[in-house]
Amino acid sequence: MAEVHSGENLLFLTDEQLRQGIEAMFFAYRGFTADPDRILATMAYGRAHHRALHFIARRPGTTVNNLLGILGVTKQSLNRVLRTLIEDGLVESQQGKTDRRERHLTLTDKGRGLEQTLSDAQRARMRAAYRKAGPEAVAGFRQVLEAMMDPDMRRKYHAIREADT
Amino acid sequence: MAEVHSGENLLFLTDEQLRQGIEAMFFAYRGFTADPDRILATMAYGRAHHRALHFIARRPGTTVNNLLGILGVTKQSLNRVLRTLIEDGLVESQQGKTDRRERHLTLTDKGRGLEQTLSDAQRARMRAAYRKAGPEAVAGFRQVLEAMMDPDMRRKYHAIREADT
DNA sequence: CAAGATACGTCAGCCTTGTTGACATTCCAA
DNA sequence: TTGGAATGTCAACAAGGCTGACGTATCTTG
Repeated sequence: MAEVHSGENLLFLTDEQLRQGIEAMFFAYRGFTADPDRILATMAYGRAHHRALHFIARRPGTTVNNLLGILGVTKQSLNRVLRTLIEDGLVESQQGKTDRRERHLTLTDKGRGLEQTLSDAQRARMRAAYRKAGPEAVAGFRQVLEAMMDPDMRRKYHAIREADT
Repeated sequence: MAEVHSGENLLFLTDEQLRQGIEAMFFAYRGFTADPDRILATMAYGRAHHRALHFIARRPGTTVNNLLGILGVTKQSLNRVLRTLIEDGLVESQQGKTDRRERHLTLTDKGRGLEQTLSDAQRARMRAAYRKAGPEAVAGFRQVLEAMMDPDMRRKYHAIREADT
């Protein structure tokens, strides 16, 4: 890693390289969301519903406030999405036992079904990309993405796969 | 690269790894757009205006149709954005000389100014991330992103930095 | 116990940015 | 000369962000 500072290798930091990185993010993100979007378009849901389903699947029993922090939207915005998911029987909201102000969110079987369908599509593309690029590229990919996050989001990114608090 | 197929190394393709990649994309994209978004919020523009400015800056004289293909939105949607940019004197639209149906788009000095401001903010974050991760990670990052694109978008991603047709 | 803080839900209204559909104009090319 | 391509524009609508305000439980703390 010492050669990073040896002049010639700083070519990867030119404005042209950075612009290409920006464009790569733009085009890749389109591909990243394309498959779930196609599926969602056939029903009455959108990307916001997918995001909620994903993180509820990831952390069953998570609270509304927790989800709010992860998604980075207002409670009014999340509530609109959550309400339809609960009405449609995809998500269940249960009052907390220790703190009864909280609502714990879990997926129903139906909810798990849709989440699986969306997740399968998105993971398939991810898997193909990972396989094509190889494990070393994947490691680099993850490093750069993580460095690109706001510190707040980086904490949440790590927290999402830690044991329940 | 032969070790990719040797069993143990396929661990980077587990569902858990893929989910983490998905979440990394989600959180990183937020960081990616955060700085320009903050600037844009202080004026009457949004992310759509930024995208248009970026690609016009990148390819001065590009046609509306060309831009439409790159941005992947409807002409009505792009037109609304473009109209305000032209009215506000950030973008100039010139009738084509060989084909007078076409409109060639270029930035005015004022437009270049705003584009620079937005671009500087976004590149600064990109540069910090690149520097932190190092050149090898950056190469992997680019490889995975490219593999994630739709073939159509991949072509446009490459075409954007080729000589004028 | 009273008062304040917290978690959640909801109403109302606004903005950006995407969509369809319909239609007019201009002008190249067969 | 005529069909089709490129462009522009009007209207209507929807998703999904936002702010502000308010109400109601329910905890927590002085």
